[in-house]
Amino acid sequence: MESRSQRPGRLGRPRRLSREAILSSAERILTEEGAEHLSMRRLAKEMSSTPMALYYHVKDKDELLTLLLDARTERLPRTELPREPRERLLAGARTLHGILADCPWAVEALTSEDHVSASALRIVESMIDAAVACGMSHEEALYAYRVIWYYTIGELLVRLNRERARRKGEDTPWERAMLSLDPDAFPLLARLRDQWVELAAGDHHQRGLEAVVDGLLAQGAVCPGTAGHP
Amino acid sequence: MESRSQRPGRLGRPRRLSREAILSSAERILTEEGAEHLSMRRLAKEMSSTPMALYYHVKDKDELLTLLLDARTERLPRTELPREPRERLLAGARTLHGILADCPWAVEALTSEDHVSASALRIVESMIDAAVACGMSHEEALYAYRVIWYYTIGELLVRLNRERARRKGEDTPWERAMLSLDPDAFPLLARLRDQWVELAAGDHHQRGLEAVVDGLLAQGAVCPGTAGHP
DNA sequence: ACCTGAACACCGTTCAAGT
DNA sequence: ACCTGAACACCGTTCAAGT
Repeated sequence: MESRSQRPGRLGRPRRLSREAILSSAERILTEEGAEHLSMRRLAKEMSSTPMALYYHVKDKDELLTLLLDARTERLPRTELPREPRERLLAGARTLHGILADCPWAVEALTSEDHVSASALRIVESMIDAAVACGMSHEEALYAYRVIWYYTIGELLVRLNRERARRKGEDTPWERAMLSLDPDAFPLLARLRDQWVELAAGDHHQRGLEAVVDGLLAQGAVCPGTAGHP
Repeated sequence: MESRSQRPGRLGRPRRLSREAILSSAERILTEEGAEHLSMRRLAKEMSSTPMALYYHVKDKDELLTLLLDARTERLPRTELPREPRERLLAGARTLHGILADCPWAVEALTSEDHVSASALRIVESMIDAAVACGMSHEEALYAYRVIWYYTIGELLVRLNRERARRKGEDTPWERAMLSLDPDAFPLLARLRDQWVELAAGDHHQRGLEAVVDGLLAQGAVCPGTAGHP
């Protein structure tokens, strides 16, 4: 609604592009067409500009992705953390997972170039804090965070691929493999084919997360939720 | 050692390329330069041929990658499976992880195009079988496999990125973020920085795997290693 | 200050033609 | 049967120039 681009004023011609405009166009491409379609050239065309115009506003594609991820994370509703440490640990993991599940392109960015935003660090800090509150040593808490992160990013990756395949109207290769199974070579898998497909379609992140967290807590041989901070 | 390429015989000129030759050249690029350098054009240059010559021997790049992954998996030493079901589950997960850790480019292939080879299915079958032998229902066993897979692929992905960064002589973005932490905003992380870096350098796959598996077993509320097959 | 055009060094793949 | 050349439709990015 700013009229700056309508009434140029005296400081040169109106800017046609801006960081904000670029970011929101990029976000549109990401959500509507998927990360594999976001390119500098495509983005420029979208804004009826040239690829190189973008480089005036943004260092390179990497910076663009970082900015996009940061923007998403910053927009997060700040929910209150549960008091019980195990719950707090779970909550952190859920939040992390939620942000990324909601913008799957970020998973690619996170795993290929691995941008880190301050907002993400906030969550990590709180998870490690919760792990310590569960009675873990510092080393154990850091390690526990990593295990949870592996699980999280793995789940997201598989989820992302499933969605990509869906968008293309294909089955995922696993599904294809399951469908053409030799029942002699793989009796169990052949028998469980339908259950497999059903399970693959559902969302079991939460359930698995609890298994992972409880496994970690049990490994530390601590009774979850007993200790406060040192 | 076949002299076919030396003595053409009567059936046209000697073939300069072959599937095998292509595969082994590709493998060389993958291991020496990393997956990001394997392209049809690069591969052709490597073999002093043209990109299109490759397409005579191989349908497309996707097929090439599938062939490469299959070859690796087939070459696996067939180890004997432990009798104890929990150990068998762990062994399957370790094997899966081992194959992929040993050829990190496959992780990308698995997560982007997700090729499935029969050898991989063999391992999956044996893991689900082991889970059932642990006393899980079929549904629980399938779900357990998935959780383990998420953990595995997540760990591999992070590992892959670390190695890529190392190859480029860079720090990973997480390391960079940890180094420039604001100790007021993130007191715990700032304090644990050195431990973090140390932990990140180590290999904790095994330890985490046990936590994950035991968490899953506990969730099923079964005493691991009690039941045989139904 | 903001943007353009041409260029560089890449991709995977198709198609018609050569030997 | 096996391979080549030219072409198509893409990438990200640099650099010098335009207004």
